[in-house]
Amino acid sequence: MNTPTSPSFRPLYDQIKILITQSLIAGEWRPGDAIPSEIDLAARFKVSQGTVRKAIDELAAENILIRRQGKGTFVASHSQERSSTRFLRIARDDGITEYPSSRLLSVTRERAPEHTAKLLDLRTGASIFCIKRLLSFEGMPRIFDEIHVPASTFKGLDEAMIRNFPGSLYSFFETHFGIAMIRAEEHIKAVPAGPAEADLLQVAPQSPLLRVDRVAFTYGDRPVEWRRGLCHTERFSYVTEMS
Amino acid sequence: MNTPTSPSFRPLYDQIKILITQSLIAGEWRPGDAIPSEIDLAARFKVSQGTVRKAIDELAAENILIRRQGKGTFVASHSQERSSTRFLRIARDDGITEYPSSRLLSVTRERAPEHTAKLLDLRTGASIFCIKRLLSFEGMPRIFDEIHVPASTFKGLDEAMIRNFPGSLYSFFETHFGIAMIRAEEHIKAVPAGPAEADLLQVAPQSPLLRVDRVAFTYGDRPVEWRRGLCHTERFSYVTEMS
DNA sequence: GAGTGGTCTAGACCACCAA
DNA sequence: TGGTGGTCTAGACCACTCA
Repeated sequence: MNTPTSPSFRPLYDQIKILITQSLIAGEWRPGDAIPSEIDLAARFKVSQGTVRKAIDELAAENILIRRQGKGTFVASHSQERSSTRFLRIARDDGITEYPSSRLLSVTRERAPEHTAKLLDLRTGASIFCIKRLLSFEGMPRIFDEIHVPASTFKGLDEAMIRNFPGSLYSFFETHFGIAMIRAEEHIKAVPAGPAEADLLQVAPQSPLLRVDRVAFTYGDRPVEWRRGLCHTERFSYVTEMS
Repeated sequence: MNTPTSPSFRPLYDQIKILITQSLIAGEWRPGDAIPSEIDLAARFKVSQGTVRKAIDELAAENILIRRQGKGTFVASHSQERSSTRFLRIARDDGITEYPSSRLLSVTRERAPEHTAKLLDLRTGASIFCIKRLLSFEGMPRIFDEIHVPASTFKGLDEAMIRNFPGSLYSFFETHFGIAMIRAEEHIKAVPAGPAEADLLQVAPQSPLLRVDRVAFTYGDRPVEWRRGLCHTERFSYVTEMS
């Protein structure tokens, strides 16, 4: 009954990848944790070390795991210094690296409109949180973000929790909810500033802004965040690489 | 005399990668060609097949080589259907895939100003070609490109050659000059349309446009193209992914 | 059926880290 | 010194392509 298009063959290392991912979904190992050694995993899954190795290699290439020679293999985390800026692609034109400061504007509970629900794989009208904030570089307001997440996934989220948290938002999501963002898709346009944005970003109305729409995914490619960022790109650029 | 920071260790597969890259630079295998089989390369470099395999795996991950089971390993080419759109990140919002048509505006020979020279690793005042063109989707003009390449690398380039070439510009560079683009860095801003762009892209002056600056690299990370694209993003977006 | 890349294994040894 | 990941090898076998 094999259709010609059915895969009908699944390498062992691929099945190991799935098993490891399932452990990540289940929370057996949390962001920042070390996972068992290759030898231990090989024994657990009854395969050779080389096969575990290949599975981990691919997960490391996807930035889901991080290998450290001599120490072990770790679950990638946005709390680590090295990857706290992994999803922030706005950088100063002069090349100086600077981490922005965040001013939280509001946290509200809303019903997902059709568009948002579709992107987050929810029913229209499902409960979501909407977080609005303003990111500034050296006192220059540059990014106005509207961030939407399912209330069911982020039960109990409130403004004070975010305000009291020292790190980035994704680090906050990991620490308080065990949700790690591992991948995101962005769609970018140039748009004129509306009155509200113009005021927040201190530009004239109708000024060109970069509009960055993002859907972010956690383990198992589950969408858990939809955000729209409006960015004033004077002296700043969105930086990306392709190959 | 090893300093503590010097690498002082270079894996074999890494050296094999370099050797393969040198053959690509030398033009021993051109884009679209098959390279020798893993077994042949192992014999040539006097290492095991597994080591060659790891080297090729990494080059394939960088989109420099393409593996095809049962057929062989090939030098990646922009002439192939599958990768002709690899560096074009502007897509229709409705999801329909459409390849733009190109209208060549001009090809001129110029002297590189300091900024351009620096990006292309040339001396200020070095001879370069400047190609201007307009890309349209379904008759809608959307991207105005100004493309700069070193005249020394693209000897003899002229307008008629481009005009008569059926494929993409990068495919043209490969076919006529043996230069394959393998990587690019882009810096994106939102800017107001100037009078000339507004006219070409059929928008009102001062309308927001996406400005996409790109430096593209060939084998050995040598920069060989600097371009600026101005894009009218009505019904279109710049699409990217991160992990 | 011959040739290619793809998978899986087993084992030896190396580089790095921490105690 | 022991444990971790990293490299390299050799060999068996599988999946895919094409003549």
